[in-house]
Amino acid sequence: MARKKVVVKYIANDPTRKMTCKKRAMGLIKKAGELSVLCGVDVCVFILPEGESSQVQVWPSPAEGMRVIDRLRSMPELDQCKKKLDGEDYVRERIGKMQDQLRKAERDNRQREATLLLHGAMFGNGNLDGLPVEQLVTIGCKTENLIKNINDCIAYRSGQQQPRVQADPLHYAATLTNVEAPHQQQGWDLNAVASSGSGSGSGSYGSASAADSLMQLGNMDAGFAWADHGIYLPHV
Amino acid sequence: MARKKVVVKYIANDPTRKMTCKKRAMGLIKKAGELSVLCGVDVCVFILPEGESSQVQVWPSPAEGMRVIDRLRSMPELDQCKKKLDGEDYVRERIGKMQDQLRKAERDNRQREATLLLHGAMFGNGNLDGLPVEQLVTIGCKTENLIKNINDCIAYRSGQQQPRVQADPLHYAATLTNVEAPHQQQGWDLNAVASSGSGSGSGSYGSASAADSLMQLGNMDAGFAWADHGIYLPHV
DNA sequence: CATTCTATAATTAGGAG
DNA sequence: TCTCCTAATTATAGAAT
Repeated sequence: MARKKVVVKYIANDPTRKMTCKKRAMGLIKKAGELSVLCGVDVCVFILPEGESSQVQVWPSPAEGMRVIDRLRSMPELDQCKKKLDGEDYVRERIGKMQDQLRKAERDNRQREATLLLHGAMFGNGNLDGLPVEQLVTIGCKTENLIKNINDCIAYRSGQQQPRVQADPLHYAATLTNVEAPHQQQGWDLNAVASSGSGSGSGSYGSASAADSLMQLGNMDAGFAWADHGIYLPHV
Repeated sequence: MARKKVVVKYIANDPTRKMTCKKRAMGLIKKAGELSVLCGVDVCVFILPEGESSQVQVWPSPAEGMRVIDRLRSMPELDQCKKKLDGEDYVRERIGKMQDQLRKAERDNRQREATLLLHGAMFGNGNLDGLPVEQLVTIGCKTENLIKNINDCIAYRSGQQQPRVQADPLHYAATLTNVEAPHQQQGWDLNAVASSGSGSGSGSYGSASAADSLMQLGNMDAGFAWADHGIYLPHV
């Protein structure tokens, strides 16, 4: 866990493995001690190395280890609860969490991809040839939403000189600046939308590079506080 | 281990302790799994909470745990090696290391303290009243060394116009500057010695503040490369 | 090999929801 | 109480010694 991301896989190289084993065994035992003291629980760790002969480690001591085993054996619920108390439980939980994270990551990726595509279609060379149908659909969906929101915004701004809602002056100011900004050179300044949305204020968004704007689009959260009367760009 | 340095002591607060126990038990089990995979060793962890009834955790599984125990019991060297293989071993090792560190820290502190005292005596109000005898002795010792080295330096520079040794022109230049420097206002410019010694070149040491010079004295290593014909200020 | 050092990864305490 | 988040601490891989 240092200098390089850990990959949990048997270490083929012999001296490296031995070194790692020593370091990590010590770390594990230290952690076990901390857990037992901090939480007042009985903890016991057995480490039996590969060869039959090498250094076996038992913490806090073989005797204490046996005591723990006996206590465990004498517990009536052992057999009933085997499955629940098992490491299986932990493994299952961990798998579930990782699946959740995977789903979340996939969703995020889809969002970013779609935003990227949309941005490319609007600012880049706009080459949509050869894209899979789903992505075209996604772009179309995003674009429709965007147009709808732009229309809403225009309609609102044509009909009123003063804001309907005063609740959040800052956001309103951002909206004003956004629409009236003279810096816009080409198409819609998505960048301004993104930076207002993320609450980073009214920085020099007018002169931001395409790369900046992409980055900010990527970090954008769904649902701005000012979606009501601002430009709203939904994620999917 | 976050937001606050850990103090390994039973956590009295109930919800906190439970939370910590859960988190750390999970961490411990994860580490155990990593160790067993990375190094191909049998690892087994038992966690028996305080109350007789609460959730017992055995990793990788109670069955596997029993297998490990049996393997351990069947090992002939168990009884012979009990003491060696024990956690005691680990504890002893750890105590030894901490004692080493303590000794090292104490030595460092003594050095810093002595240097500080010397500096205070030379630049500060020079009030040595009420100091313990050992510290006076230390100062005296340091001062004698300093005087000796200064005398050597003067003797050498009186006898020669050109350096005897050309091996290290940079260091020699530092020495020259050091002795001839017109910036010195009061006493000996220890600061110049320290910065030359640490190899940081011939910066504006003449106008350095007392605080700077103290810092540099504190960081100074024993034994300069140019101790031969320069000013040498040993640590103790 | 065994230690020590150090940059970086991993763990986790405390707070928020 | 549980989960998620973040800042800060701790563990450790790799290199140097």
